[in-house]
Amino acid sequence: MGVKERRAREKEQLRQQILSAARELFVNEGYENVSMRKIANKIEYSPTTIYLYFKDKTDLLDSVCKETLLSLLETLEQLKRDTTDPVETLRKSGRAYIEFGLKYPQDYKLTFVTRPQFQKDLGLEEGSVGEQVFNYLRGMVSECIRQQIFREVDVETTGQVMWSAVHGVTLLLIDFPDFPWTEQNKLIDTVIHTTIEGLKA
Amino acid sequence: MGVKERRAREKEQLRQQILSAARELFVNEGYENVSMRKIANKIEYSPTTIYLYFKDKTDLLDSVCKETLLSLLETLEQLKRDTTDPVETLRKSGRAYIEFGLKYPQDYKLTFVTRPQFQKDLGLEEGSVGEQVFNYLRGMVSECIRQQIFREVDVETTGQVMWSAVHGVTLLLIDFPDFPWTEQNKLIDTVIHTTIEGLKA
DNA sequence: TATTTAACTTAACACTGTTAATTATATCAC
DNA sequence: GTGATATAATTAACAGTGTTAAGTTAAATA
Repeated sequence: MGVKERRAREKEQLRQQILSAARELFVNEGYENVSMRKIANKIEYSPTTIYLYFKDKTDLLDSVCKETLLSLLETLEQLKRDTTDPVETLRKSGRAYIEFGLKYPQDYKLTFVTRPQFQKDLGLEEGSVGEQVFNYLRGMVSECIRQQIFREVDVETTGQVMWSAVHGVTLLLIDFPDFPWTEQNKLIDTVIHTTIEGLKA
Repeated sequence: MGVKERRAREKEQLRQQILSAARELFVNEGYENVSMRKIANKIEYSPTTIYLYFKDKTDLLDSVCKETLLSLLETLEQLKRDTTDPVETLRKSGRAYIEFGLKYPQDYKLTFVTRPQFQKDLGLEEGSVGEQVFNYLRGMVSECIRQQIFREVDVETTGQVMWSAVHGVTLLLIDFPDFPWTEQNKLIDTVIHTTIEGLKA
């Protein structure tokens, strides 16, 4: 009876094994420099086995990114539970978002820059985890507007402005590590502070 | 006598031919999806000829990006000549920067996202055109601070905050074209306005 | 134990960036 | 004009790529 369940479990296990091997390689060597054969070698299976679990290389990328976003979402939602003041929550969320990007730069780029390139039609499609992350942001911004802390620009625009700022600084710090940036924490704080102040005025 | 000059001219001509073929293909099909053979086909030379003019594929990418940045710089400097009020200049420059990115999305990504990935050590190295673009931004910001329009955060940080905002919104609009953005012009204006207001306060 | 089914592998295709060796071509000296 | 020389461009090859179709092995069922 339970044999089918065991087989399903084993299958899921190998799927996870492939996924984490792929993540590690993508992150360390860059998506483009990782071949299916390399992943296969790492898990000690033949390259074609991967195709029994993932449609192709971009499907593998998609799955890795989905995991990344879930992890980001978890971080953010934990944070929301721990803070009450909406502006403070927004500030901390911005920080957490940027720090997430800097902690896992390759994952971040994979998810927010590389992935849309390889999946041109849809980036934040309905029901996706990416959409959930943005919904989270919208919720916070909406609370700031409701409490009349932010001036009355519509929720959508306000959220998108916030996202632009944190996305921008995250990518710049990742992509140009040798640029003579201001002290990193100061830059991050100023970006967040400036944007929030600008939304109040 | 003039034969050497003519030969040099012819060489330069073919170099340019390769460059613009590469640009067109990179932009239309994406750097990764363009092979040296494809470029060679387009200009009706053998693939290896390209290697007589460019060290390798990333060198070709570098050269394409340099051209792009030069063109952006030109746009911006023209703009500075036409405007006097520093805040107005900054606002217009932000707009011009974003519009440049949206007009040539692939060029923009190639230059500000792809290129640093393939040239990890240096992105905005000294004397590069990229540095010149940031110097331009610094100049404008510095003027705003001098005239005491902006609060006294240091020039570097202020400039970097500005850059983060425009870079962020540009990339989001490019990478997630199907996301339900606010009307594009409104979003762009709000990003710029919010950042400038935030820097004043 | 024989048969069916699922998991996995081997072999192959058409492609990639790049190098070394080779050929064609245009310039120069005579 | 002819032969030597330098330069430009090409051919052939290497080791690698993502992916597919066909073949093999191993496990579960009857």
